[in-house]
Amino acid sequence: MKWSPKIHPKDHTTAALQELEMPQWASNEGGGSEAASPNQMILCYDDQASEYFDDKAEDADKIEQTGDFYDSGSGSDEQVRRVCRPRRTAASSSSSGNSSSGPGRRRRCGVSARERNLRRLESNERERMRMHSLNRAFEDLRRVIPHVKKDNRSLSKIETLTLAKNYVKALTNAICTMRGEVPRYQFNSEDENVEPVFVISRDQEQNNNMPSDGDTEESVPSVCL
DNA sequence: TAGGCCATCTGGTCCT
DNA sequence: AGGACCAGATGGCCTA
Repeated sequence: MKWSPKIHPKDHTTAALQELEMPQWASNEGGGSEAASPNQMILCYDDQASEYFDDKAEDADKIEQTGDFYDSGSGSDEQVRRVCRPRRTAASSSSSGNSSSGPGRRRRCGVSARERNLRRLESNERERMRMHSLNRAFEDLRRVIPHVKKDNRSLSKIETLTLAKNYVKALTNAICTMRGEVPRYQFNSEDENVEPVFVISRDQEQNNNMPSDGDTEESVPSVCL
């Protein structure tokens, strides 16, 4: 696969969590995401991130005052700076009328900067897991959509979705035709310039990335973008 | 080097 | 209250 998993410079959460002094409540309630995490690979990531978070812990008072997570410039390394880059400002104009902390972002009462930091790291972890599961779903979808690989690379996400949509349409039309009905869908230029093309050749079908491990899929017509 | 695609971080919003 | 979901921002990698 083209976009193989890689050690992302920002993927520092696990190491940072290890560096952080874990509160009791976190180890008891945090629950779910310990083992078999894809982030195990980041354990070998350099320790700049942990240095950063140690700095953050020391700068807890500063964070408390600003309410921000961002680096205040203490990091001298580019990777450190990337971790704590400034964020968009549009959020401040968001229409969350029930903000409990006035014109800034919401602030929990009685929650220390360290605890907020930890919650953010846990939230990042959950978001990563969510995106990983989403990517697994994309991968499953790619496997069940017969297609001809372009340049020996896998389908992008948008290609996968577009192809899936057209495949469903094409199969629906095929069913309609078999029933002697009028095909339900038309593929025209307005339909994102994509038209499904049935691949008749058996050889071509074998070029598709169809599952080869005895899956239940029968030979099905292929569609192209 | 520009553009496409991606992973990740982040804060807001919604839902349970 | 906390987790899920979402979208914006950002930087890395790859290719034309």
